[in-house]
Amino acid sequence: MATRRERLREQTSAEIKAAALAHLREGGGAVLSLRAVAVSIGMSPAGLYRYYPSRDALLTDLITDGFAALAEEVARARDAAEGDAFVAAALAYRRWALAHPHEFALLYGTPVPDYQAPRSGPTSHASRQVGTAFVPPIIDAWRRGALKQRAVAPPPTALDVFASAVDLPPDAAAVAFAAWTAIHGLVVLETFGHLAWLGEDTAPLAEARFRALSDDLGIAP
Amino acid sequence: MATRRERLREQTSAEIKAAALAHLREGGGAVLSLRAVAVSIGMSPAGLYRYYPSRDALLTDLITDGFAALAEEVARARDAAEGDAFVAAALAYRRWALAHPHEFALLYGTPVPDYQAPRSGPTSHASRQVGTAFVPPIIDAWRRGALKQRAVAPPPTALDVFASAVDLPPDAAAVAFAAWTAIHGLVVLETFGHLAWLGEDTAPLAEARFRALSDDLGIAP
DNA sequence: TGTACATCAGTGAACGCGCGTTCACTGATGTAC
DNA sequence: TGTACATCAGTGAACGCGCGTTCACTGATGTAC
Repeated sequence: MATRRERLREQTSAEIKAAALAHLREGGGAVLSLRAVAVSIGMSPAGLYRYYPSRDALLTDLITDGFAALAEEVARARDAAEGDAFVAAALAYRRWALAHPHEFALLYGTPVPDYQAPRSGPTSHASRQVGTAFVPPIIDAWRRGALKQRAVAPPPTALDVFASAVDLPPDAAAVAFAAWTAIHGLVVLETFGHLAWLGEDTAPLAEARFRALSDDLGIAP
Repeated sequence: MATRRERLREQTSAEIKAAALAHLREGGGAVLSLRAVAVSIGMSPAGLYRYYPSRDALLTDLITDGFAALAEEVARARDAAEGDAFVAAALAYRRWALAHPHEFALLYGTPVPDYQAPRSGPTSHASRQVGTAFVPPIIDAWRRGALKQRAVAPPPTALDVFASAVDLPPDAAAVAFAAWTAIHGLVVLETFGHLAWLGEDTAPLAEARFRALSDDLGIAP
């Protein structure tokens, strides 16, 4: 059973993370400031070092959590979908990004300078969960034999890596890769404001695009 | 005819921009430091203010130039292409991004905090040139009647904006939008290191993807 | 149950750093007569 | 051609700021006997 000290520690730890997230959301500074986080929870900057050995460690934690939250959101929407689960997943991805632009930027924006994510650490694992969340509807389509056959030469070696990572037959992996990068392209442009000139409401445009994508790739049920 | 003073000014101006670019490329800091740029050309930090009223102004200049350089590179590859001009353009886009990751990040990465690009200024104009560079091959395909007909509902209002901006009939605009966002998605993921786990050489994967995209959309000649 | 000691969360002050920007100035370049 | 004045590139010092991290410390919590 947890001692009083352990309970308090956990509580403070959670409070720090929450405050860090809040700071990120307001986007006050380019990147996260340890001092600002400390002050916002009424702690001295030095105190944080009892919880994180460095700023990078806190960032790593936030990134891992961010990927996990995004992946979960996508998976939830996918499973709750009535119609095309793939489109539902894509829309959830977009929705999360637009709702949490600063977190999204932390995950997929300009790599944080001097911060080098551990190549095989928890962040990279969490990151793959996001891509994987789109896979089940593609597997379904593949089982139905609905996936569009590619005219283009079969996947090169890199795709084999992808195929085995997401546990898909290579031709379905090509579709998954195409789908994932296409969705991300639209969403990242929109989230970072590069589609602002298209007008206020780009939601219908995004939805039409996702549906077309699902259709083109032969995923749609 | 330019006075000596004017010539010198132009020269210094160019030197500043070159130094700023060099700093960006090395990616020493998160964002550009005026002081570092000044020092690197042997000028005092205050001196820069004879050339740019603020750091943001310098950034705006760099961003504009970056978009222009990228658009030019894409257009050049497209026009020089022997086979599929669209694929050549996409490959050029990718090549430029990987060759200039920090500039690419400035253009398409996390929006610079506190820096708000003038909505209708030169940056936004330059930015559209990039998207537009992909359009000609799509127009060709449309003229040939080769573009794949979409099963999905015709484009919503936002797409009309896009169509008139790139001067395309709406159904061709849908294709152009799809193509541009799909290319960007792959390239931005790759440039920012999110595809590193797929292995060293992702070039064949990218090329296969671009070819498949050209095929799927009915752009390929 | 009480006491002595160990652990550890959190403090407060300080470190050295780089940042964008300002200001009064010097001295070279250009211009009007 | 020479002189008096205006323009303006660039300097050097200073401003106030926020940053991540360190260090010796205080005092509460936990543990062993």
